[in-house]
Amino acid sequence: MPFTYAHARPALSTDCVVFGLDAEDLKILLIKRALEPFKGRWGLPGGLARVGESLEDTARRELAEETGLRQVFLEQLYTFSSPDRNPQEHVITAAYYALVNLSEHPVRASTDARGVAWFGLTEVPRLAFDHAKILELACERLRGKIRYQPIGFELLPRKFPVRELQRLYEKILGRALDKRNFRKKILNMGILQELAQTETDVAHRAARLYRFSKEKYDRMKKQGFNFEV
Amino acid sequence: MPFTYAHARPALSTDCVVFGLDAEDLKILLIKRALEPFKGRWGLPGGLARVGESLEDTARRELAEETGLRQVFLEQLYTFSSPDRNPQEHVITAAYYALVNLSEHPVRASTDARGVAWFGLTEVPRLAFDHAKILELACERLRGKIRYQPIGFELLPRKFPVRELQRLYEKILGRALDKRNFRKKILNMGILQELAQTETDVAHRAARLYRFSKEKYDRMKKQGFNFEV
DNA sequence: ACAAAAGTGTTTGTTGTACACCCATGC
DNA sequence: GCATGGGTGTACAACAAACACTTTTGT
Repeated sequence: MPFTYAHARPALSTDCVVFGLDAEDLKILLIKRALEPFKGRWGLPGGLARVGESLEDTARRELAEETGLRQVFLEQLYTFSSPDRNPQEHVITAAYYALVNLSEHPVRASTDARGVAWFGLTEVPRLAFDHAKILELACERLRGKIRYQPIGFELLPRKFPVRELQRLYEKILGRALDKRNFRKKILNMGILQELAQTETDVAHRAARLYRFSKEKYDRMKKQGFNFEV
Repeated sequence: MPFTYAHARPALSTDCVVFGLDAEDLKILLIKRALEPFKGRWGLPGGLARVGESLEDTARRELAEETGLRQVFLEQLYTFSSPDRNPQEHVITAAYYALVNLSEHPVRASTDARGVAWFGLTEVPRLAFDHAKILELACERLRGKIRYQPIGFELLPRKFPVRELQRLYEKILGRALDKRNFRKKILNMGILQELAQTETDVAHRAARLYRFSKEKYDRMKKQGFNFEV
């Protein structure tokens, strides 16, 4: 069923950089391309935009289809439009980035014919298209944004010890943080809810668990508070 | 000359929020629409993307065609893709924002049949499409970005007195700044080059002129300096 | 009892903020 | 000589950074 227009139109797609934090490292999710161009190479999950669908919906649909991930934090990154970014034709792509916590969002088994796998940021293979550039920008954006917006919590389970939050910031910012100063700062913000629970199944003293409280955060923000790490 | 594709494609356009600073206020540039939809209403300059052209090039081309502006600071803002943002069909638009200094970039006379005019941010008329939303986001972005990136200089002539820079920040941030603290901070950064010249044609004591030095800024940045106002 | 991580305060330096007067110039 | 804006320094408060030991708990 062909579609005809008065003027030539570039194709439009979405691509998504999915960040996840596991016990070792900050990772990203890649899929092995089943089709040309770049067949067999790893790349970002994504696909063609449809008429009548917002780009965010496209990104979510493709993410669900290709990786099984649903209901994740998703934000627009940048739209890449260089005419030669795709060797076959001019494809413009709206790039998004997603933050997921691996414990609550299991990804479709990587034994899938397509191939889906997590890669540490230092172990990323050669990527298809300009996906390396997209990834680069996503990392930059994450580094920048995590410091003044409370989005880091999206990478953690709902209940977490302060240590895990600190580890997250250290991984993303790429440097060690002082434990006492970090605790002082983050706990004094008044955006974490202290829970009665503590960690379980841990060898040695269990840490208290906290929950990010969006309600508290919204209330503080209304009073002129600015999140900053 | 019609173009046919296997799958339906949304149309793709660019729109541009052009900021300029004049003696009174921070203003934006609008054009009066000559065609349906929203014929006769004011809107952002922009137009359809072409195959083989990057979106930034599209934005620049349309800006030159519609307003006469060339070689301005231009940066991508966000891509708006809601299916109902255009009543005729699904048109996705990559929004950009531009910063120009009015003294060095005269705009095509507003007597042009099309109508091109500057509006203070409090005097913006009802806009076509979702352009009010785009404008809103552009203002937010500008407010945020101007504080940690040296882009404000784009709104000033190459040579300017410190007072003008301060006025710019006050207009954009929407609050008064302390003169002594502002001077201290901005001059101590070491990114402004002090010129031998002073203002001319000014009633009363002439202020010293400065120039933003990208070279100095780049050098400082390499040494870990972070611009912040 | 030992290993491992949790939890906790103080000191010091740096940075932001508030604030008022004299000076140079054009009219 | 007066009106207008240019240019300057200091004191105080708030925040960031550095730093080490005791407590709890599981093995």
